[in-house]
Amino acid sequence: MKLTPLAQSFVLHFGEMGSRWGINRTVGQIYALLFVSERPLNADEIAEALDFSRSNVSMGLKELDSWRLVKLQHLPSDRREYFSAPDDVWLIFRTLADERKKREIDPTLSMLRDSLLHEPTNPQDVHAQKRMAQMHELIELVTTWFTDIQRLDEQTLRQLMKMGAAAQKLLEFKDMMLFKSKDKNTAKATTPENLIPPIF
Amino acid sequence: MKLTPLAQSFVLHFGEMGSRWGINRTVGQIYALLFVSERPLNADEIAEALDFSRSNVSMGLKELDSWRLVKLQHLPSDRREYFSAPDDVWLIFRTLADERKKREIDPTLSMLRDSLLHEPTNPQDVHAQKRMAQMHELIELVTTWFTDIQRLDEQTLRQLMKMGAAAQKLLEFKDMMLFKSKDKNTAKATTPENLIPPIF
DNA sequence: CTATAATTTTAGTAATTCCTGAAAATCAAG
DNA sequence: CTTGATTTTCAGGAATTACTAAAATTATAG
Repeated sequence: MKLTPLAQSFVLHFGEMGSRWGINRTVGQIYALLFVSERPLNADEIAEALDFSRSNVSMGLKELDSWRLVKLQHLPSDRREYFSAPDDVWLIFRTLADERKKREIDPTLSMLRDSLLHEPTNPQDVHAQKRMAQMHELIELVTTWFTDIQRLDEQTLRQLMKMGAAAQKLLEFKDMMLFKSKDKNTAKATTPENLIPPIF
Repeated sequence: MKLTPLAQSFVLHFGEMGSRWGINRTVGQIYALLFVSERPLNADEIAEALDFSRSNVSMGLKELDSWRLVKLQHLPSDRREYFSAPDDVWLIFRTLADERKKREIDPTLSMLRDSLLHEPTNPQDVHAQKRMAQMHELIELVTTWFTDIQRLDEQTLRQLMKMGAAAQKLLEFKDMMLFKSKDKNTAKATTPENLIPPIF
């Protein structure tokens, strides 16, 4: 399988980009390839398209799997495993955010909590704990809020973001007038409250 | 200068963590040290505390500077440069977010825009462009929204997050009743609209 | 200016991470 | 079971990144 120049440049970009945060070039390229591919691909096809060794592809897929970023499936009368990226880009975004939180944020929060348990025994530690407490509060605040936001259904989220922060007031106000429940996931398009005409 | 066990564990954690995303161990440790330090430190003190070579510290500080994460200052009658992390953790968070956006998001957005300009010449590219458009829309949406949110003043932001996504409705509604302007930065605590009693 | 303190750059080495081919393990069809 | 197809693991070499000591540069006190 040969890549078109368009796919080529996309794949190469993700390879470079990948190495800018923790992920390596191979993994970035494999994911990019799966993301733009019309159909699921097996490991040999990936290896050929990207010119990596078969074993390298295997390790890359394993890594992507640990991030829950690839779907695995079988085609009828074919023993090989086929891989694809989820269709829903919002789902991909959520998965990525969850996984990064788990790997990058949670361990830090737990270290901070531990550190804050011990009584400081000298002035430096008193100050250090103050700083750690500030950091802990900030991270906790931002991540719980973000997790919360993420729970909203796609439609609401999309609207919310499209309008920008300032315009959130409008949307939220409207929702309130419609007596929607606190958690928007529970308010379906067919529930009666949506039949009340919006006041603006 | 000797680190207390508390500072030690904090610093080591950031070293490990640092390498989990793009930054290296040295840079992570230097930043952690400055973050918990009671006073600004010079390069020699950092080198001694972390047991790195002087030149390694110099490179690390240069890197941190390029992320705009350290403040540089001089002490009276001392030629050496002293470094510190900003006191305000929110400022640190914003700086980090801005810088990561610039380095990790913007180049991708620009690559995607370029890719979408060309007319597709085959069915694979038609599909690939559809996928890239989805990705582009999502990234654009999330980042502009996030940028927007970040512009809110700290107090509002803190409240907003503390209440969680669902409770945002309340706060936003209240603000609306107070006739606050779209951009909350422009509404100061002393402006008349804040004197109107909240309706709940 | 000059001398020297302070910092940065550089060139080479150490350490780590990446990648491959070969071998081992797994799996499913007959 | 056995066989052959497929996938995974592993050991070692290649490539990259991190780190150091020394040299070069910059800055400032006298």
